[in-house]
Amino acid sequence: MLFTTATGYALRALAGLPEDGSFCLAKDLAARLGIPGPYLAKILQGLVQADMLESVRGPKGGFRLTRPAHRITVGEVVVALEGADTLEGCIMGFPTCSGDHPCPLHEAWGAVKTQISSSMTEATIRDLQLMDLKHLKDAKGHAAVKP
Amino acid sequence: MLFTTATGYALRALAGLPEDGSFCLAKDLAARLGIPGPYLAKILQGLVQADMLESVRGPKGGFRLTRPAHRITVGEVVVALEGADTLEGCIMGFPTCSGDHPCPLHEAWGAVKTQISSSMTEATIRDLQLMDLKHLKDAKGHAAVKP
DNA sequence: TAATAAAAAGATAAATCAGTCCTAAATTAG
DNA sequence: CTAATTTAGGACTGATTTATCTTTTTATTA
Repeated sequence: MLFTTATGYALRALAGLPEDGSFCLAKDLAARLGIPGPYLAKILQGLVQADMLESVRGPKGGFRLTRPAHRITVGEVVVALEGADTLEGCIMGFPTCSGDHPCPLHEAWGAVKTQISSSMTEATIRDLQLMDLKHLKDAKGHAAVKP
Repeated sequence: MLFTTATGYALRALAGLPEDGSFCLAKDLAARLGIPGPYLAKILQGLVQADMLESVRGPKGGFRLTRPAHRITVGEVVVALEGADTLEGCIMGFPTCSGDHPCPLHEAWGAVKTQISSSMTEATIRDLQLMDLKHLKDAKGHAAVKP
């Protein structure tokens, strides 16, 4: 994986929340996604501060999206959890590497950064929901063939 | 940087060793590269076990390449220090992501992996030497203009 | 109002990475 | 043979990431 596990958990959590305005408990979400509960709770707190989730405490409380899923980009989540310059710098860490004095991977890595960055700003949480829905549907279809 | 600092240090160290068959002391190399000495020594030990360096103990000892620099690829060094599957898996860590059920970044990330992998197996330590030589030459040229 | 349920917040482990330090082993020079 | 030099190997420290636990705060419900 290119990102940290916390970022991966955050993306899966956002994609796993309902879009009907109902609240979802951290521990239910964690159980459904197979993610450590207390750790996910911490990550959800961060997403609340980053204004992607809102939370309500007490009975009937939980978390929900502050915006429709197609208005939250993958890039926004990555920046919130890892900072804006995740992909900056020489791929091999050479201090002398620059546009004027490129390392042998400089050009390839530059193209990668451009490609990944634009993919991240284009892809939204909605796209992640659709992927998981498709996966579930296909899995069900296969099972239905069996009996 | 995409790789660990240890991998970056290893690449810089290999590129900084002479190719004339002479031995170089770990601490001299560390001083020249601006890398913490004891840490570099550890990394060099690993490169000996990976058969990219050979070492001799005692006075007049040190480290040298086991092969010409153009016979050691960047990919080989990365694999030795980080394992073969550094770039494996979904970029976002989605367990459901696969060729059949791709995440929105699957295709872009796949292209990236192919591109970076082939660049890494093509680029050699010799290319890194040339880059640094060019950098030094250019810097000297600029300084020469001054007085 | 009292009991309960849930997130917020902070302290505490465990694991990995980056870096240091010390002792042992090997080689050379005198 | 002895002393000096240098790598080998292991134990150790500190920072960050991952994960857990406990306490506090907020909200609901009876």
